[in-house]
Amino acid sequence: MTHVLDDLDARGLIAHSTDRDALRAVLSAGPITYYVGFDPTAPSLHIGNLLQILTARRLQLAGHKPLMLVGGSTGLIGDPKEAGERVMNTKETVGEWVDNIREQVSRFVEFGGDNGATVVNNLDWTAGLSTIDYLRDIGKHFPVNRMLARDVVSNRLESGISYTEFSYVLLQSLDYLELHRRHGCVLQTGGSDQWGNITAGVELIRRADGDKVHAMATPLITKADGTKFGKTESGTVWLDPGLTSPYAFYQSWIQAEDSKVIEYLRQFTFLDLDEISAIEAEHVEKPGLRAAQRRLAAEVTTIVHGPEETAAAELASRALFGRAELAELSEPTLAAALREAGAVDLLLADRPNVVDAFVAAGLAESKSAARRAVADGGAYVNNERVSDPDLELTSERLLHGKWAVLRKGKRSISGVSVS
RNA sequence: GGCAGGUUGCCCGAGUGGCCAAAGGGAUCUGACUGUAAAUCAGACGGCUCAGCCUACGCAGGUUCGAACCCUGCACCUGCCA
Repeated sequence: MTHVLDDLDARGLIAHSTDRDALRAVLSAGPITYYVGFDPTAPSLHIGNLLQILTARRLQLAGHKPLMLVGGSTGLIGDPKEAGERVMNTKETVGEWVDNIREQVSRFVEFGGDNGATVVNNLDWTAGLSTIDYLRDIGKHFPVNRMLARDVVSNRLESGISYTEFSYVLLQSLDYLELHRRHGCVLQTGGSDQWGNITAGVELIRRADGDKVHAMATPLITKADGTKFGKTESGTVWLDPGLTSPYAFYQSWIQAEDSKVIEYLRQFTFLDLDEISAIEAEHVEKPGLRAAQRRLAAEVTTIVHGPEETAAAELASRALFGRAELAELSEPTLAAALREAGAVDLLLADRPNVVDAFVAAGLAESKSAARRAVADGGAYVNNERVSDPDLELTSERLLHGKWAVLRKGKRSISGVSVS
């Protein structure tokens, strides 16, 4: 059987690690306990976090025991980022987000058995920590000159950094130390942007307890143009279906670039590498078929939203993007597809025109933007290009007397029902 | 605490009394070509009841027929001095 480390490596999931041979040895010696953490900085996790969750799941499938940490305390502080000081969220807000994230994270790992997952919250060991203990037991192990040398911090020295954010690394390091002591945790994983925080924890454990523990980081996932993956024109791709609908989620994957889709298959799906190689061969042969993108979208949507939602998203996508005439779709099929794509209801009595409909359906941010889309020749109603922004959506122009498929450009589709 | 400079649209950045909704670049959107891909070329890119009007150049007030541009006060940032 393939060593889990080799599998992760072959999937392009290891950007950094502590001593590779030592890590391989502990993973081989028997089940270990490892952890990955998520700070509640938003109401939901997004697909960047998903990569961390899936990586954790891969390790669990290899027999190891995951601790899924939710940062109830670290989320109140916020780690330093390049852009500048974070805006602090209220404790109530962070508390709500903690609950959401705990629930989300729990869906992707298993809880029963010898290596069942445990969800932990770092608020449990920091809430009662006194300042004096913190300074004596933790702070003493952190040379300020080393902290200042870290990239994130040194980049911020010019623009300014608060003591709060500067200290963040101590809290994350303390997490590792606590989990090491309480649960025998010997590995922390995370994104490469966390590498500094992660290794600081390794260092703390070595200094405080004299133990050698390990760390591993996944690479930053990028798009073909080198920018960060996980954003679409409409913003972050969230895991919460209320924030990013399963249809929108599916669409975000199906739009993956040719040059990246195989990488994503390796990183975001559980398909085995041989099968991915077969998909790759086909993809290289006939990229126009987009078979790799379809497979990727189906696999990841199933992991996150389940098979039913995936089937619905696929059906809607086929109906709306397919070659078939929209008028030939049966009303139930059309209605289901548009509901999936996010249709809104309008009143016939309001005599809505194209511009109104585009704004209502969220395809344009303002009426000006909608008019612009029409002027640019990028607005379509029922697959017909619209040239008059004032065109009314009268019932004879609607499919089945009720529906209009609105499209802006070639991939933004939504709809309205007028009654 | 003193002196000097700065704060412009999503971001960077030009503009020092009317020709400014504001150069240029980036991001974004659209079109052409295609395959819901990339690259390339072209157009668009504050809002609205859209040949016009309204809002906007850190905040508040003032001068002026007219201010992003001049004056006063305030806030924040940067550099030099103490």
